[in-house]
Amino acid sequence: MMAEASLGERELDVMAVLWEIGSGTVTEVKDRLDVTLAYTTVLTILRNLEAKRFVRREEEGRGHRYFPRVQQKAAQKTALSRLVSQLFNGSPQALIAQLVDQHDVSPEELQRLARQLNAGDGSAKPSGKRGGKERGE
Amino acid sequence: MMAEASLGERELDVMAVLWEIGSGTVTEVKDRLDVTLAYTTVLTILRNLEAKRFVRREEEGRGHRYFPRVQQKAAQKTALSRLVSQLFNGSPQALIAQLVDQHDVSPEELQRLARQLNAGDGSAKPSGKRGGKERGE
DNA sequence: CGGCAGGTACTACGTACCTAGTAGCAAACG
DNA sequence: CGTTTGCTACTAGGTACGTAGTACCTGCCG
Repeated sequence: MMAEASLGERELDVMAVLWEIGSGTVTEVKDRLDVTLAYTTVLTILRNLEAKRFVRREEEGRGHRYFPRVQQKAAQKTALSRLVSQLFNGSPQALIAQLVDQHDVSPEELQRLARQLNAGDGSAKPSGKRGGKERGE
Repeated sequence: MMAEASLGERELDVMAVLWEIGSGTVTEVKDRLDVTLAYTTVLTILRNLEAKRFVRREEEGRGHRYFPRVQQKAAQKTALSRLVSQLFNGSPQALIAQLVDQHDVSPEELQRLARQLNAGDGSAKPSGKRGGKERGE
């Protein structure tokens, strides 16, 4: 049952925080969230995510530290595939065109990006500050 | 309240059909869906979409014909924005890089697409002449 | 030692989405 | 005409998600 449980809005928000900071306690996550949520709400979301195996936790002090168990990349892939097939008629090119069209990316930037990916590939992300990838078991 | 009601999975499936064929009756939609659903289920989904103003309907014979009321483009935009901000740290470039990375688009194809978009603009807005690119949004 | 601070587990409620059945109406058919 | 057929309106139960409260536990501070 439920092969690929997908994440809800808030669940994704929480995952985003964990991906960003690597791991965190309930309070840490809560503080980094853009939206304001009750401590217990964040806790509940984390527990749900744990139940769905998207995060795991380890005891730390008298509380717990939560770790992402699924890599952001995997989630990106799932979400992208879904988006492409459901909203872009299976055409990733259409998606890119739309990004340009709605001014999220300028044509020049796309050109540059294309050259860059063509050349060295190597996932270089502007604004990226991470260098290692964490393992997910 | 409900500001921007978003579409669920099946609702999106149904919208996709309508966008594809322009408009349709319940049966037409049902038949085009990949998944098998009861007639009444499709009807219910359409009624819900109507309630949320994503579609409208007109009488036709003794039944109704449903029309998308929201353009696919708008839905694409909403979904893309969400995806970018939630899963790609606000970087559309990262999204594109990921598409290439997971082989949805080859680097060459991206290059070609970039050139094409650079040259002809390529968007579906034939409301003016191109030539330069206008700045500002 | 007694209470506060921080943390968790359990419980709960509302909304949304998915799925579909049943009843009833109106047109078509024989 | 009466029956069949197509379609809709109403109803309904299940699951998931969002949000948060309350009860309870356990160190730590005077």
